[in-house]
Amino acid sequence: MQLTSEHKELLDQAMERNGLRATRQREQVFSVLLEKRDHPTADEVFQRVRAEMDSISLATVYNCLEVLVDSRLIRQVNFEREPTRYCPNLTQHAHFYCNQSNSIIDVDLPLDVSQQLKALLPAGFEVDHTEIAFNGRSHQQAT
Amino acid sequence: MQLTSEHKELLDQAMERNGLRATRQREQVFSVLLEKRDHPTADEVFQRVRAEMDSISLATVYNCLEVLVDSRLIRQVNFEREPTRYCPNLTQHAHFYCNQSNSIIDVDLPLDVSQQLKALLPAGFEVDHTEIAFNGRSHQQAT
DNA sequence: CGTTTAATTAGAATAATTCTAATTACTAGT
DNA sequence: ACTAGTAATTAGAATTATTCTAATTAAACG
Repeated sequence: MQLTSEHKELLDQAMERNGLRATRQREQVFSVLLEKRDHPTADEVFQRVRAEMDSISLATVYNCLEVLVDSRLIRQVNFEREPTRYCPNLTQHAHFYCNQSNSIIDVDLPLDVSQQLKALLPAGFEVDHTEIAFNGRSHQQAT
Repeated sequence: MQLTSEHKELLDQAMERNGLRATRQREQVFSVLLEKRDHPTADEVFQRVRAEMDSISLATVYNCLEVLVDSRLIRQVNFEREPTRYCPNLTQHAHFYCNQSNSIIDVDLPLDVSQQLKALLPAGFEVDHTEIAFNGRSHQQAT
């Protein structure tokens, strides 16, 4: 799969901004995440990228994912001690982890709710990031 | 340090309830967590318990912590890929992870806020547990 | 007391991730 | 195009938190 020109542009700009290069590997990794929006682990990303680029190494996948996270093109999702998962949804959202299907579902998070949460903090606390994770069962389809 | 009779009672009952034994090791691990409420890792718990019971093994500490978590006497706190930390605060609360001091601070979570969060979920989602983690800097004292 | 079952122990094994050192690919400047 | 310089990739080793295994010890109960 190819990146759409829109996403290619996004990647190029982000790399440029950070003095990095938009390599084939980084394009592929980004592309794979955009294509199937299901919160894959690094290893799953590795499998998928390898289908199109069989010379890529796992270390490179880790490197690409790190670069994409640092340049804010994707997000990292940690759940308990499970392998880190990656997600291209950059909108404010929480995660629901379904014990039944072992999948992660994005849950939209209204701005006022996230502001209300930050308001719980005493003065002098500066928040970089808020992570909300639900854990349970759902009778919905995972996305 | 010794468990207060109140906490000893709590442990005994929880063990009884689950068909487990309130061993010296489990008492010590529980006691160490209640004593200094600073979210230690398994290894830190191990160091502290060893000061009073030098025969204890790390595997036992892991086992005790697991038992205490499963019987809901303590909570497990995961932050990113860092080692799991443990906390005896059973009230509804969120965690603030301070990048500066590398410490975790409990943040009280009013019931209405946590209910509001659950209300974000579509029908058919049953929540077992909600985890809220802030990440940033604070100019406060860690607890 | 002796038997049964659970818990502890030391150390090996595992699994995700990071590191290392060597190679390859870009990018500019000529 | 050519080359120097830098960045990225690669394979595999190393790391680290945690779990597993098999043997030993301790507790509970008749």
